Amino acid sequence: MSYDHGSIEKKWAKYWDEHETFKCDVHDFSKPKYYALDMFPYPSGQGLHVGHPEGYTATDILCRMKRMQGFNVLHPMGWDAFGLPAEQFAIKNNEHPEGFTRKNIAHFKEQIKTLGLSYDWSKEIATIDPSFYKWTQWIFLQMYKHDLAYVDDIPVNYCPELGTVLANEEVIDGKSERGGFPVIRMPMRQWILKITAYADRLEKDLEGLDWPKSTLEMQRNWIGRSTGVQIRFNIEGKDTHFDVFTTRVDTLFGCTYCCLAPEHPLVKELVSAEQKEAVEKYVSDAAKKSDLMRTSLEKEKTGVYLGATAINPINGKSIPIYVADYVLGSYGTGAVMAVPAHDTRDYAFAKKHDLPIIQVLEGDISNEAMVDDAPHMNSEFANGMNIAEAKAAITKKLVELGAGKEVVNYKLRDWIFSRQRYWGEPIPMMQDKDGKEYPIPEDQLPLVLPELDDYQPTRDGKPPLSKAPDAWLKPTIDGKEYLRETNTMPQWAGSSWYYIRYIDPQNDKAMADPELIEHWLPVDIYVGGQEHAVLHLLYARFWHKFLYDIGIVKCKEPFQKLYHQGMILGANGEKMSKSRGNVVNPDDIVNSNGADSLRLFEMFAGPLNEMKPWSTESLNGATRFIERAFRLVSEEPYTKMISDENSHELDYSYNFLVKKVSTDFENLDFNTAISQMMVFVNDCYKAKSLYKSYLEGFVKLFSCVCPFAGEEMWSLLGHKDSIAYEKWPTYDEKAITLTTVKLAVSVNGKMRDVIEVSKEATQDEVMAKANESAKVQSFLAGHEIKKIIYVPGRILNIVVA
RNA sequence: GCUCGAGUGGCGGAAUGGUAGACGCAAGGGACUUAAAAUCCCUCGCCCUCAAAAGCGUACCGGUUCGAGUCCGGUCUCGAGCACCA
Repeated sequence: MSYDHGSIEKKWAKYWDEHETFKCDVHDFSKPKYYALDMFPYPSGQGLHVGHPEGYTATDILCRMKRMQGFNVLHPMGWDAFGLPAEQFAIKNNEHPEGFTRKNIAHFKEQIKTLGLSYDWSKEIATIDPSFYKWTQWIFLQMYKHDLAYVDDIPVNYCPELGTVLANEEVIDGKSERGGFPVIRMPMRQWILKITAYADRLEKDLEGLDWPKSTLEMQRNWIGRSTGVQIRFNIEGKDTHFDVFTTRVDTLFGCTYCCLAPEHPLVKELVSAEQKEAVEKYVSDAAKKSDLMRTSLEKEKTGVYLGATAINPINGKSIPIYVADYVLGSYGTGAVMAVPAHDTRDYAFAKKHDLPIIQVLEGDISNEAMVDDAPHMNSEFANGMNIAEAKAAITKKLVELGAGKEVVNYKLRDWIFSRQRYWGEPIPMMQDKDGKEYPIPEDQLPLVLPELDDYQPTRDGKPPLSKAPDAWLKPTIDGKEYLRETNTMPQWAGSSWYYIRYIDPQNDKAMADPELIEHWLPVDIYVGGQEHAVLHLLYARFWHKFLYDIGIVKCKEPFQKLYHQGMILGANGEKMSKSRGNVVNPDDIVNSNGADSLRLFEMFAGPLNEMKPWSTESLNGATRFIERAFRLVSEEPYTKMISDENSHELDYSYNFLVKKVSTDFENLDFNTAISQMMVFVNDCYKAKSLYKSYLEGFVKLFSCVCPFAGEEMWSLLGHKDSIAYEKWPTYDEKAITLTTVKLAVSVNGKMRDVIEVSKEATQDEVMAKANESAKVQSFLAGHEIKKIIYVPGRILNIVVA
């Protein structure tokens, strides 16, 4: 009987569906819980690509193992379904985006269902369901009530092409992350979430997470914590001052001027009559500059003298004040002390504007700023000190003078949370006639998106919802008329808490039952692409911490263990794309080779977290292995060799297999686990008899990677029920502990021969045996033995003169 | 520029500081077959060989060690992220 993947896969997919094999009873606390989460997909019109099954298969393998190990496994799937493509489709076709989105979801689901993934579909959610986004809105209201949501008129990144505002995080090199359209700065009323209030905890709690190092690093860099000193500079001849922030307070004696950001409130106040015109022009030009222009002029350090001077508090020296757009209004205090000798930016600015440079650390500053550690000079009491000592001494002095204090600054900015779009969760707020903000009453949630005649934003950037019918737009509550908020939430909103909803998706009284939340969180393993290493994960952690503060969740972090699957590249090693013509469609592979082959190939191709090129030859190799394993239980002579008696010839191979696969799966080292399965199957082919219990154990391990073939093999071995909840195989440590070992013998570190000795052999015994080896002898002859290194079971190294 | 990660056969990749190249792909050979495919078995880093032995080999240079793909210092290349953050 040959292996027919088509009929076998259909048969078992149907079986699992009908038997609800993977339905998780979340109320069953009798078993330990295991919550495995995939980053839910955006259901695009293109359908699934071969990258999706990679991460999904990884978590699926873990889930299948955990079920057999007696865990109660929650393994859900859902849809991150708000998003721009559906909105653009709606605008183009003047059709509601929901229909388009639902169609895509149906297609995705159908595709995913062919892959043998053990999802509990009764937990399925979609962020666009009002029953889901009711709670997205509810969380927003709680944030508003805790002063974490506010409106402000701020210069934002407005993208005329998309007709919307983008978060800083969505702007890359002055262009929109999605579409790559130009972005300009312009003031607009926006809802903002105060994520900066959580900056310290978002940073600190990274410690202790089982996450990839690089992702932790990216989060840290994004939060950008830095400790330094805030120094007060008094203005000469005026009863006012400004503060600067510096991480290099040790260089304070080398400060030869100060710079304010163009946005700094003191600029207008301090500017002299002579400089007024030049400064005003500079400031208004800077305001118009988009981020793109600011960065494209990177090397050019422009600025204008303000016509005012400040006093350096450490030595009383008078220094000029400039306004310059290399100083950011949004970081620190929006003002810096400039030390040209030891800061590259200040150096460039000082050279250009002919400002004095005072060296305060020893070293060469003739061509560029000297930023390394060195003894200080020209720094009075700090002379001779290194950076750390000088920092401490100067900070102490500033504190005594009342002119400085240690502070912590973060790069992280507040989260611009509103979008001028239709296809997002309506922000559950409204204004009265005086423009005062009111949250909508919680009992009116969800605030459902109204149908519109057209989904285009207005020309001046007003959201599509401003065209909603009055019945929606102008509600009357308790006799008072309001105007609804017409901004919607960004796509990040739903994904910031969806993992909580999976636990209890039908609940209409709460996000989820509190008892269930406490039991099931945190998520045990979260797998998804590294493209979400910063934004999604940071936002979700922020919301989680807020929910922790208001008592909804009981753990401080949502995702204990995180893993990123690497990209599947085209066969030519380049990223898959239509234009390169190297796209592989998973449907085609499921048809030609079967889902098991696709799963096996993707797991075997290399380490999960690394990029791997597609290879049709390797895919065929995967299929060949499945058939080879299948043959053992389906074809003569192998089936005739299966016995209830153990001939012991596979004892080592089998027990080692179980041990290796168990630990490798746990570590997500699927490629090496699979190679060990191949070794076992090769050993089976060489064996004279096949112990049935070993074959069964193998099939259990194998079924995690190739569930369809695994189920079929299990039934061929005479079992009626699904393999999914069979007991995970155990191994006998004694069977893999050998009494004799093949010991490598080297002379002067070079391997010369291998001898077989008892594991506990003494050095003398081993040396005697080694001396019998002609090969070893030929390297020892005529040399004096100087030293012998013997590591039992590992190596014998003879050092000769 | 800064921060992380990675460089191993023809290819994808294995290797707690201890026999480099497991496993797979590709290639070659054999068995089976009228034949082919499929299957099963064998070979497969380079160099030199009929063969064996020796020699050379984990991007490059150096170091530590009895012993380095693995640890340390430096260089180069590639990938990812950040980017005037004071």
